[in-house]
Amino acid sequence: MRPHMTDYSKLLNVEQCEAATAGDGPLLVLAAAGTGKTRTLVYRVAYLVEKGVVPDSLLLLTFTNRAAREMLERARQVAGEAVGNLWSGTFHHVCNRFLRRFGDRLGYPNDFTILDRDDSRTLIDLCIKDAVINKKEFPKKDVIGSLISSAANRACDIEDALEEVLDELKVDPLEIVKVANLYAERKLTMGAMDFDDLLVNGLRLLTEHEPVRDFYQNKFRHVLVDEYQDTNLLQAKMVDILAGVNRNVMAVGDDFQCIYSWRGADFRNIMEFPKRWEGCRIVKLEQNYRSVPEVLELANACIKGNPEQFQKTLRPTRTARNKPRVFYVRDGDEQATALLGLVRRYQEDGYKLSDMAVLYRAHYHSIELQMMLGRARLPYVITSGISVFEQAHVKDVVAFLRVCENRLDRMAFGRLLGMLAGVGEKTIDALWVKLGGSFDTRDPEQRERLCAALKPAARGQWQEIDRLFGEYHRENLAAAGGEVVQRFCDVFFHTYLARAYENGDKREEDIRELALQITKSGSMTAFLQEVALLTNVDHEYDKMSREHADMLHLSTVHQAKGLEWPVVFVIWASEGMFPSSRSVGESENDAEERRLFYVAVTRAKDELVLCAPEMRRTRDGGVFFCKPSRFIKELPRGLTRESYGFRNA
DNA sequence: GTTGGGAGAATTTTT
DNA sequence: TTCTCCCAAC
Repeated sequence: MRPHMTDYSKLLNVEQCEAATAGDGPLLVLAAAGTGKTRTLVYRVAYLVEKGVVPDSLLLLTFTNRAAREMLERARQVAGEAVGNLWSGTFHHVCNRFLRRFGDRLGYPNDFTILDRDDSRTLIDLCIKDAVINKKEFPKKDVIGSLISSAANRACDIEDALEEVLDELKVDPLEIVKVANLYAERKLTMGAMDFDDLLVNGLRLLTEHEPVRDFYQNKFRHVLVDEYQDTNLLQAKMVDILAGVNRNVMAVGDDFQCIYSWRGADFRNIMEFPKRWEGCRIVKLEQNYRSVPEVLELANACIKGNPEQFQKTLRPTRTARNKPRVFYVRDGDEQATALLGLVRRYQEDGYKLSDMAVLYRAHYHSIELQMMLGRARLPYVITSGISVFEQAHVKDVVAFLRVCENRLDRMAFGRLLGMLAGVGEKTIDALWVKLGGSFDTRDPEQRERLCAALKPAARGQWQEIDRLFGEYHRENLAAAGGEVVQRFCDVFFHTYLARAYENGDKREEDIRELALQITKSGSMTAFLQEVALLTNVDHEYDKMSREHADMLHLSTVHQAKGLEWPVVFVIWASEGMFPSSRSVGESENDAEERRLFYVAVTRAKDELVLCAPEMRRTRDGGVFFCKPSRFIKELPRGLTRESYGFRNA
């Protein structure tokens, strides 16, 4: 008996309510941009919990940490603390959880390490050095890395992934296969997985091990997937299996917003979802609450260029206002000037800086703007390409912690020893072999041996670190949060930072942040097990600064997905920039760029400004001319207000 | 074997 | 402008 059931029909519109309160069975929610997708999902969770579904038997899959966190926070507000137990996170996170528990079935230790992009690149480089004879002619580690990755995400062999690019590369495919195999082998002996392995092995666990599959299939009464259009083959399969018994699967997405196909995402997954799930209900959310009609008209028009997608039309709920603006400007500098002028004007209209965002295709498109904003002393935040945890100095400290905890972690071992004077690749290799392929900081004998094997110059520094290993285990510093990080700085890292980097003290501040994060994680193992997956923790800082300070937001379109601002500027809407020149030519890519543009424009609530510079300078003083973006040219006349040069504005 | 200098190249998107 | 790679000197 429940005293008051929430009246969802008062909180949601008809379609949203239908989705949120649907009965059991497969359900596909096609939610166009700004139609309250998150809201619907959150209330779906609340509804299920209210109906008595145990939160622990709910699985909510997302693509970014930010989405997972936001969803959980909002669900908590609506349905109370009880939802805290619900399984929510990115596919990678959830696989991580599966594998921590059952990874031994696949021959992995439960404390396997996760290699982030940088780790895996380094390891691939080592493999190339060891397996390839003429390295000069061989593709670079990044190329090999993305080849291996795309094979994994498309669930095919390296050979198949190779076929498309082989004539360009002009290498013996067997050589590449050799490197790939060596890479896989090394990872296994190290007990390590890269990002793709998390997905691949997570899925293997479910397909190859019946008891594990049964366990999770029965555990999860409901599986909910956000941004379903961005699933790749592995992820779609995983969802199919996990929901295979209870058949309570809810996929929410918008094929117009599939922007990760370079990572293996295939919007056909969402198109074919109803075919794969017999009796699937489909709910379309088309009422847009975010944007003014003029923006929606532009959005609807621009996506028309893409065939073979679900037909959806954004229907406005807001009243008419201003048409989006297009500025044709000379170059990046004039664009920056124009933008600054417009920002000031919008401020006079009553918008705060934090109400505005500048979006662009690629990070480097924002350089001129950043310089200009700096000169004008206009405060801005930028969601940068690399996260706190990917920065070299942070990885250095984490390497120390990883060595403390995991005797098999060869990558961390190498990184830590590499900080010592006079120790490089070969020395590290030799030491690792000498130690027998593992280094246990609990073992005094092994520690002694390592000390003795070091050159005198390095030994002095190492002894300080070595002493800390002793303290670490004796005083159980693993349970003391960030304390050990502080000590590491004191005895070694402070000096190292000053020597190795120009801005040592700034970096040391980051380290203090890191210490806080460890404390917050609860335990050292918990922290280390997910550190590679923690990417958007700057989000917290981000949120804080957005609430307390008034700053203009700069972001790539990809990172802006799911967000909204009253005023949005899209810069470099010129051919070769947006769409990116790298993707011009193939229609698949063209379609993806168009979807990306659609995502960009649908972030705007009130005002949308598109900027198209007509020339681009290269560093060496050269000039490229570029036409306005096809995405602007394709628009029917009359949807925008056009200005040539900023002065005419 | 390591390190640092210098030349050269090259610039997407992310878990 | 910055990162990366190669080579020559310690």
